[in-house]
Amino acid sequence: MAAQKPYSLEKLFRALADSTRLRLLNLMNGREVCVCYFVEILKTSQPKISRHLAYLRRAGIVAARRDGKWMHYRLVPPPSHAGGEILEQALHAVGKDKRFKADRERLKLACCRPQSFVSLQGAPQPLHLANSE
Amino acid sequence: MAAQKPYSLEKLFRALADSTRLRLLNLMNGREVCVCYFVEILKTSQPKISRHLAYLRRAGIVAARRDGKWMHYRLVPPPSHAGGEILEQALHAVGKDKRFKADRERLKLACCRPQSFVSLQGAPQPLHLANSE
DNA sequence: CGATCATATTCGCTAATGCGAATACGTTGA
DNA sequence: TCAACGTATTCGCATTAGCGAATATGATCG
Repeated sequence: MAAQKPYSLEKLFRALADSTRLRLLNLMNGREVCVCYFVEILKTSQPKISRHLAYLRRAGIVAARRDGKWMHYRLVPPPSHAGGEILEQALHAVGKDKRFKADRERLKLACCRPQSFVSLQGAPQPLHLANSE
Repeated sequence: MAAQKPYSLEKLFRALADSTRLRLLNLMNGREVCVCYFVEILKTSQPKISRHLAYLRRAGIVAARRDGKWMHYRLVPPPSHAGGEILEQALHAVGKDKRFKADRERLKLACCRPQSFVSLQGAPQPLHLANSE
């Protein structure tokens, strides 16, 4: 059992070191999001989305909730104080970027009019979280 | 030539996703440091240090200055505003960690008494930077 | 010049990562 | 119970990363 505690910030940064994962985290910032929305917004293959969500789950950054056929993902605060600060600040900074803002806009649009997206027929609405970062 | 601009934050996070590189950046935070100090403080092989410094150089996060036989490395502010915020905050959070603090303590010690470290005979003193992060 | 010192790079090698394609799983509803 | 749907996992492959060992480079000094 190799030491894992020290420098575990490294693990957090590795989780952030992928554009798909950054986009997923950006969309989850402040709300719980169904997988079907990720697929629609990112216009990426479903297995790819799912694999990256699994990565984030293993890294302890997100948690999943099953709701019938649908899976909802949300951020979970990192255990260490430093990790929490970094994640919060990183998502805040990322959120200012043009393309990430566009993703959030499209999510908002899809939530308001899911019927206008073929792939979102009957999809559940994302829940806004009380303790949003 | 694939698109590089968007999501280049990904590159920054990848640079931060290694404990050796985090320790190097932590030591460079606020001052310019000679490679020989890195080798002494981190107690790691010189090629390993040099390779990680090259990685950071390629990522545009640090710059090097030659001074005779010695090479000095320093942080350079990322081009994007978001990148700058993230790096600054990340180093700030990292600096609170026990082991990273210990690294900085040992650097301070080595700078005060380089003669007490066999490997630092005649090594140049690190320069403190005016615009420290 | 040649030796020496500080640093950089190259060379295998192994492990981790990311991807598309295919397939498996769990739930719902007929 | 079976089909359809949303999601997860596995497989095979190509790329990248990290390492120790060895070697190369560039500067200084005799």
